[in-house]
Amino acid sequence: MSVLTHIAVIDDDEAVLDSLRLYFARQDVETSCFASAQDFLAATRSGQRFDCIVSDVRMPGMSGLDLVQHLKGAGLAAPVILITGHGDVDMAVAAIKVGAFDFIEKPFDEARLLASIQNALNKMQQPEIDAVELETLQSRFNTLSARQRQVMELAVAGLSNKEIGSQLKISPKTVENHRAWVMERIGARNIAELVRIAMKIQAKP
Amino acid sequence: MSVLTHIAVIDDDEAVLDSLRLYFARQDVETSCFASAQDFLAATRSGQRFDCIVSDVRMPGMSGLDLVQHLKGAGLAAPVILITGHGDVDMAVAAIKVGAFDFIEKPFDEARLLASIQNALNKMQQPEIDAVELETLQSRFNTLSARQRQVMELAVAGLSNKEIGSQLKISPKTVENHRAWVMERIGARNIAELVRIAMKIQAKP
DNA sequence: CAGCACTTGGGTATTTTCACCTAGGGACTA
DNA sequence: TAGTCCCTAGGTGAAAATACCCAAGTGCTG
Repeated sequence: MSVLTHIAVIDDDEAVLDSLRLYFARQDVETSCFASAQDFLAATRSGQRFDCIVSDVRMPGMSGLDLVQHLKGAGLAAPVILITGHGDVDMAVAAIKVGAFDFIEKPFDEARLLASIQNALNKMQQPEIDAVELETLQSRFNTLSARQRQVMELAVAGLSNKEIGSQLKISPKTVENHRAWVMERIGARNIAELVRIAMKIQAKP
Repeated sequence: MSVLTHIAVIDDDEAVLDSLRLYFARQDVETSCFASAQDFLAATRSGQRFDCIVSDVRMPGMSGLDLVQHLKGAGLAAPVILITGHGDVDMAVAAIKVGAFDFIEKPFDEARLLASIQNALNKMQQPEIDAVELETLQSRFNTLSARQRQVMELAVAGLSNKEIGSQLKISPKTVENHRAWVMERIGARNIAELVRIAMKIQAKP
């Protein structure tokens, strides 16, 4: 891990915050501390991004569980590691189900937490590349006109130009032209690529 | 719930098994009991299917956690609800991560278990249709010969018959023949369908 | 109004795919 | 040994896609 890694730590207990801040500093990890989930969210709203989020579960206001749900809802993919003082199995189950990356009981070994973070960062590295690629594809798709999208949809469904033409009540020749435009704009070199791209795009939202 | 619902209960403790058997019988739920994960797997191998699996975590031989991993690996989608005697948070986290549907601590309310089962069945109803379809596709794919799979892979990647031929060092004509076999066996009517099927198959494992 | 993008349609030629068919050689099995 | 399955490859003819070209009408915008 390096100073390039930026972690958010959220806990209403000042002592825990200080302790983790010190520990992470020694590990060469950049850390931002927040006393509440709301404070943290305010920071993200002003554009700050974190590679990983470490949060207490039980806090006044928004709980760690609420935070995970909120982040997932907002589409923020940063992994969240929850820490709890009580050995609460039901809470752990609920946390993992809503998408928390890990759930660690207090008192915990700091190395255990670091290992979990490391693990989270490794797992998240791959999908991040996909996410960037998907945004590119999405933006390309958005440049298509309505007609071009219709043609693309039907082409991806496996219809021939003739079939598409009769469905849209235009000549197969026109379909051919639209199709060529679609392929060029999307950046697909053949139908197989177009289908894969279409599936990726429609899978996310 | 009705007698149409068929649940597997796995526990090495005969008393627990009897208790749950009785309880489920009163709830009009068909139940099959197994003293070990191995016994259960033997039953599935001979074709038995269950709507939901309730299993103890700590058992001699294969643990409940191992069972979940094994089932996921085998592509069996039936929800697994794990029960444990010890309030083990780490175990719960691991279980949910590998795909267990729920993780319940003993001693537990039997109604709580039933609610979880109900929940699992509801959640699984929709994907089950997809799962069945996917199993069909998977089995069809398995009937393909090695050569046919190679051709299918390359075709799905968007290569033309000529390109595939030069890659596999066979004539384009032979590729054409293989391709026709693949399409027929998989049940795809055009390349777009084939690509979607291929993506579905390789997405799961 | 002139320019631009989009839609529509056609032409022409080449390439590719699809749907049939035949056919030999190799490996495995009842 | 005969049957079956697979891989190989060729032929024919129809259908479709691809790659270029062209042009006319529409609608929006600087």
